[in-house]
Amino acid sequence: MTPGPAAHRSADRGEPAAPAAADPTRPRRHDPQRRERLIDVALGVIAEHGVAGTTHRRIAAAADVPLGSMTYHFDGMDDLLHAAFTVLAERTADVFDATLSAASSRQDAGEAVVGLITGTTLTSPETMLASLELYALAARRPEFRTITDAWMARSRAALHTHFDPETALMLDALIEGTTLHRALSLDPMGVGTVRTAIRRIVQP
Amino acid sequence: MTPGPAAHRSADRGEPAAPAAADPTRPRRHDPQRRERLIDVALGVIAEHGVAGTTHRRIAAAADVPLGSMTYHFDGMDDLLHAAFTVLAERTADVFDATLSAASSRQDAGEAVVGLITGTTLTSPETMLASLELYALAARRPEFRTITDAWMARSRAALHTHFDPETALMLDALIEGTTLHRALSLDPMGVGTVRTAIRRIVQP
DNA sequence: TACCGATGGGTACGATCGTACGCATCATAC
DNA sequence: GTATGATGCGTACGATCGTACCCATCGGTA
Repeated sequence: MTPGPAAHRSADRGEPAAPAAADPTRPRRHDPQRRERLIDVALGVIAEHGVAGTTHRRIAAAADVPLGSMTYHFDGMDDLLHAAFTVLAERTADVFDATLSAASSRQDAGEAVVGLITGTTLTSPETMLASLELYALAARRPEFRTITDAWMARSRAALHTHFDPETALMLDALIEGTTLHRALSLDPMGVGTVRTAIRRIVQP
Repeated sequence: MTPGPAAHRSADRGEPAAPAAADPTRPRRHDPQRRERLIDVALGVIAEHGVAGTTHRRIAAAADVPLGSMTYHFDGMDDLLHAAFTVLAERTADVFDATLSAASSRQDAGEAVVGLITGTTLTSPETMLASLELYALAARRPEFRTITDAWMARSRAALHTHFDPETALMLDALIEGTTLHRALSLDPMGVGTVRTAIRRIVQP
C-alpha cells in the first residue's frame, strides 16, 4: 500500500487492471501545489454549481487533472469540502482583519466596514456564492461548524478592537445581512444607505 | 398518453413492463392533497439533507408514496424545488405580514420585529435551513430569484407601513443578518442585544 | 548512482439517481 | 350504470457518481 496524504483504509478487491497506456501527447506532469490548486478550483466549482453540483469529476476536469488525482489528494468529498471552505474562511478573514487593523479610529473603522461591504473583494460573486454554500452546509452539519465558528470569532475580534463587544456583535450581523441582501437583490441598497446603517449601529 | 398535471414530453421506448402486482397489504389509497403533502415533506428533506441530498426517492420514502408519484406530480427536480421554495417564502412572508400589520405604532413594530427574530416561528431550524438553501440556490440560478425577489419585496412592503423606505431596507438587512447569525452561532446574541440593534437602526 | 516512496495517470465497479413508462383502479360526469 | 380520465403504483433503463484500485514515472536521498 502506498499511503498518500489521504491514506485509504484499503480493502483489496484483487482485480486486474488495464495497463496504463499513457497518452504520449500528455506526458506526466510535475505538479507540486496540485492540492492547493485543486482547492482553488473546487471553490470555483462550488460557487458555480453549488455543493449539490460539485463532483470529483467536475473539479478534476476544471483543473485538468485525472480523476484519480482527487482520491489521492483528498480523503473523500467531505474532506475536500472541508479543505475548500477552510481556505475560503481564512482568506476572507485575512482581508477583513487587515482592513480593520489598518483603521486608526472608530470613524475610520466604520468607513472601512462600508468599504468592505460595498467593495468587490469580500463580496465578489464567487466569494458570496461559496459563503452561502458554506452557511447552508454548516447549519446542517456540525463538523463544518468549526469553520464558521472560527470565522465569526475572527470577525468579532477584529471589530472588537474598535467597538465594544455588544456593538461588535450587532455590527457583524448587520454586515452579514447587508452583504447577503446586496448579493440577492436586483437593486441592492446604495453605498449611502449602507453608510447610514453602519453609523446608526455603531453610535454610542 | 395520459397527461398528468406535469405532462411529459413522452418518447416511447416500446418496452414491456412487469404487471403491477399490487401489494395486497397496501391497497391503493385515495389521496387528494398528495401534491401539497409532497411539497411539505420536500421542505423537510431539504432542511435535513440540503438541496444536494434531496432526491425523489428520499422524498417519496419520507412521504410514504411510490417513486412514480414524484414524476406524476412534478415535472422534474427543478419544478419540485420551485414549488417547495415558493411555499416556504409565502408562508414566511404571511407570518411576517400578519405580525407587522398587527402593530399599531412604530414602537410596536420594532418590538414585533424583535419577537419575530427571537421567536420560534420564523426562525425554526427547519425554516432557517430551508431558507439558506433557497438563498444559495437563488444566488446561483436566476429562475429561483423570482421567489426571493417576491419575498424581499413583501418584507419591505410590510416594514414600509411603519418605517421610511431607507430604514425599511436597513432593517430588513439587519433582520436577515441577525437571524442568520443566531442560526449559525453557538451562543447567539441575546434578546436584549437584538432589541438594542433594532432600536439603533430604526431611530430617526 | 541506485533505489524507493511520493505522485501522476487511467479505468473498472457497485451504488444511486432522474426519469419514463405500463398497467391498475378509483371518482366523477353523464 | 357506465365510460373515461385522473390518479396510484411498480419497475426498468441509461447516466453519473464516489471510490478503489493498478501501473508508470519522477525527485530526492543514501
